[in-house]
Amino acid sequence: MPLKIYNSLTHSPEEFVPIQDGKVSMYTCGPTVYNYAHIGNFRAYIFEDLLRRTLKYCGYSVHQVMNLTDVDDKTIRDSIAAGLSLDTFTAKFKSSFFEDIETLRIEKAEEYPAATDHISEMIALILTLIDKGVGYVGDDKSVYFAINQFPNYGQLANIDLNEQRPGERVQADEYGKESVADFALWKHWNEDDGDVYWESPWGRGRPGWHIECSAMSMKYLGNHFDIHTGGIDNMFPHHEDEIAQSQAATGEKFVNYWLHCGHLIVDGAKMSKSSGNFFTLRDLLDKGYTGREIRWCLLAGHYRQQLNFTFDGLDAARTVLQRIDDFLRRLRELANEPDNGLDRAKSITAASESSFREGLEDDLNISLAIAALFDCMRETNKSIDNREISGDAASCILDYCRSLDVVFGLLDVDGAETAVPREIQDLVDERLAARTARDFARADELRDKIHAAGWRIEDTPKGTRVRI
RNA sequence: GGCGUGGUAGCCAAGUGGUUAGGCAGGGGUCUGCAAAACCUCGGACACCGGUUCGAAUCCGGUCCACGCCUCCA
Repeated sequence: MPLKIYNSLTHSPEEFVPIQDGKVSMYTCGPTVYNYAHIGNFRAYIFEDLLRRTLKYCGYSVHQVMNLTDVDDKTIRDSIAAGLSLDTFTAKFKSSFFEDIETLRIEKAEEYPAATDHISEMIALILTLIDKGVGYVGDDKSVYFAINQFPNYGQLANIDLNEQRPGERVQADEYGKESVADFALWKHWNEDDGDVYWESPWGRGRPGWHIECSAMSMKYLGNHFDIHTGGIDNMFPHHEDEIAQSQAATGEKFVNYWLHCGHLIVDGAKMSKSSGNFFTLRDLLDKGYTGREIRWCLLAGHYRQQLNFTFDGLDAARTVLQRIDDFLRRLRELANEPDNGLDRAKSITAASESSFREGLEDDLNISLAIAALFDCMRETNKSIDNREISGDAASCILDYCRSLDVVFGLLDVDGAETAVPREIQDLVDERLAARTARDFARADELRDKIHAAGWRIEDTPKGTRVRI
């Protein structure tokens, strides 16, 4: 079965066919580095991670580029407020972004170009657009893109500009436009920009927002590449403008497949600082949740649906991951025992794998993929309870889980055991002695103490097991 | 006003004409000294009103509700 993905450009599901056999070129809109990224941002990056991992699972090699927007209104505003140079200010948030994606087990892209390192590419692109008559210098010395010169404008967002209500958020520095719908390619310096500016053929200024993605994606991936992604809110105007700029400049098709993920909401409401439901990744880590638990929550819903993030969901994620960990631990223990039940193991993994693959190939239906994992776990546990699986059969299932984790990035198949501290082990030994002496009151008392210290205890036929 | 999503059990979440989605939580059981873990099992569902059909959560029409975008938000 081929991979099917929903293409926002054609508004329909399509079979994915790369430009170059076996290779995928993909551009993903990255963070604006003016603050710690919030979980809504990470929803998008996790969707992109799922896409990347699914493509790899399907056998493609992936070349992914993610931009870092390190110059815009907000980075300038906040760096000035902080009394720092733009570079110093954004450097901090660039590095925190990389820490955060590591926490969330997001695979790294091949390139992370920063806007400020590509000003000359942007200027060159703007010059081309002016040359071709679609870019013009406005009364305010900024450069704008004339959308009436680009007939296909609005295809992605399915927008007819004549039907649009002009927004109320018109920036003071956008008054130089010929038409209200035109957008800035280059913004002429004004005093709010402080010492942030670059020299250009149009005087001091800085790039518009959209031009960085056009310039950098084409530099690293070519004029025409496979996939471009982002949050649904980027569809208009950002991606629409990228298409207009890029195609007007090159005369070639820009991107074959556009994918957009839905928004994240918190407790059923839009996340906003004023509602008190705004969380960065770091806020959640401070509350004691792990990156893996947060990854589960952000990954578990279909990417095109709005995702409702709740603390109940985080708690459920903890339970689920515990269950998965227990399952994998059980298999690791059994792998050292005599071989038994390899055929059974193979039939379990084959059944699970086919629905796992089928789910992912159907526009990244992660719910089916997760259900396939649980089906495998339930069937395997059942067989283990019946003493039908051990040795090479257990290893076979572990290998299978390793293959699923290429996509999930959640299973600690070879998870290291946490060392049990001396004082806890002493209590466990003491309890064991009490049990042997059938002094269950004393044994239970000791178990309570061990629980209170944050450790769990399980009596199995092979002895007592202790863990966090 | 334009464009677009969605409403599935206590909660999360697939499914788009017929055949168990899955998970968390809850009830009952097996196992265990008791637990834990695991397994078995149970209940509980398709926003509302019509229509099409042998059959509708799924298709059609209408209603209600929620949400997103409409110029620098993932």
